[in-house]
Amino acid sequence: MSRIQTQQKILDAAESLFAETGFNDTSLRQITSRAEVNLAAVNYHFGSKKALIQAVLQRYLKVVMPRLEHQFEVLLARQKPTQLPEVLAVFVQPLLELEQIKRQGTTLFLQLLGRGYTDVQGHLRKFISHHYGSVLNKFVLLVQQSCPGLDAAEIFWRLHFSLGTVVFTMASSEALFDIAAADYHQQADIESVIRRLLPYLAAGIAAPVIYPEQLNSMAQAAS
Amino acid sequence: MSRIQTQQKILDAAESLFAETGFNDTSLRQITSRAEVNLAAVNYHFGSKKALIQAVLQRYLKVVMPRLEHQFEVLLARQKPTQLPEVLAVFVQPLLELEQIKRQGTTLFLQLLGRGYTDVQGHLRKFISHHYGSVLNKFVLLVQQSCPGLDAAEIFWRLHFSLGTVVFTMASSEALFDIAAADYHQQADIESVIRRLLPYLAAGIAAPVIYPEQLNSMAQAAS
DNA sequence: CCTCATTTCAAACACCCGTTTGAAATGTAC
DNA sequence: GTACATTTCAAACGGGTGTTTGAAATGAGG
Repeated sequence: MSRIQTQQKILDAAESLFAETGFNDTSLRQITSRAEVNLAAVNYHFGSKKALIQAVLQRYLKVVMPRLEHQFEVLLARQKPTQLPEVLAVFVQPLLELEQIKRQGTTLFLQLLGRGYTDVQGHLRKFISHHYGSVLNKFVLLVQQSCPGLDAAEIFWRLHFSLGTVVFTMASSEALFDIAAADYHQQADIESVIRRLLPYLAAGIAAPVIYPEQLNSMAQAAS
Repeated sequence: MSRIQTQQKILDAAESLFAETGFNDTSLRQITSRAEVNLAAVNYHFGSKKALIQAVLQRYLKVVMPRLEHQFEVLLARQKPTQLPEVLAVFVQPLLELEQIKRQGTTLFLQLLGRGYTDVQGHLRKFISHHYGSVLNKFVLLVQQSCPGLDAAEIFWRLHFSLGTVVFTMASSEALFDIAAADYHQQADIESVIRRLLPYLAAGIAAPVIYPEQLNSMAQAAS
């Protein structure tokens, strides 16, 4: 069998299992079994399990990240700062196009992203900020321009809150889809969730700051 | 050594390791080693690793949940619906009081909550909704009353978005604290993060709904 | 067809896991 | 102080993990 066929089969089996079970809880024997490939093939073709994980993520990142970077550059080249909802909407198209590259591509990628951030703490964060730091910087700059009332630290926290929202929602998206279907008789897909996410995130990021005194008065009023 | 001393030492060691490394990636040997206790002690006193995990979580849940339920009942007994920020502020006091019960109690509990929701998919969700379903129902009811413009399904999704924000932020709080200290010269603690979280969550949950047409026009405008 | 590099394969490696066991130690009541 | 129950302990159990090995099979070029 040709080299690329085996590698492809391993990557396909690995990404689906990683998305379902997480990185640490998926064994190489499960992967090679689903890929119908010998156990040793992973270490022969990729070197190690860690390298396989990176390869699985890179297959999507190398497609999504350049498109995001280009869109961010377009917005940054404008004369006036872009509105926050428009900045966030940049993510929609590139993410949904992953669906064309591969069936369930968007869901798989976002689930993998979620797993990567929650499974092995910090690894994925460092990997992305190291390889795609310029993309992140442009995004943060756009958000800062759209929210002149917020200082850099506040934006840092709110963007991480938003990352948590996305990552957690996608990591547990299957369970959420099931609950939504059972309790609210609505069949949810990845696009409808993205559609629901955007206004939530935009409102959260741009929320007015509440100062400590107000928090205390709120807590007292509730007791 | 008395029974409760050994059990306490195991619970203390387990919860800190669980919070740091997650449930699946923490071994009983690590726990008993940190607790300075024999390996077999966990199975002798708790029965199994799964039962130990539940015991660790229950130590906090049995304190927090009744307090939350009482506060929710007070708000529900009012004549007029409560404002959303006030509903969310209910969580602050009970969570911060965990700090008095045990040093770092609030952080530990929220980290454990995050781990429980992301590590073993669905287990903790079922456990909480089974044992504390009435508390959750009262909270959801209060949110619905405070946001009459949102239907039940929209609120379901937005509350899960918010759960994701909290859980992810707390699971990776150590890393975020470090970054915030290094990049923004601000020492962050759990209370300051909660203070930043509330306005973000309140704005996100109460955000105006955006309909598909607007989303499309937004995406096009950005391209 | 022979040669040589690439790829596959079964088997084994060393290690870590949660759990169990049965004896030794400790605590407790009479 | 003896008798009994509780708790601790070292050791082992069966099973799963990622990785390595060396031989067998398959590929491509002269």
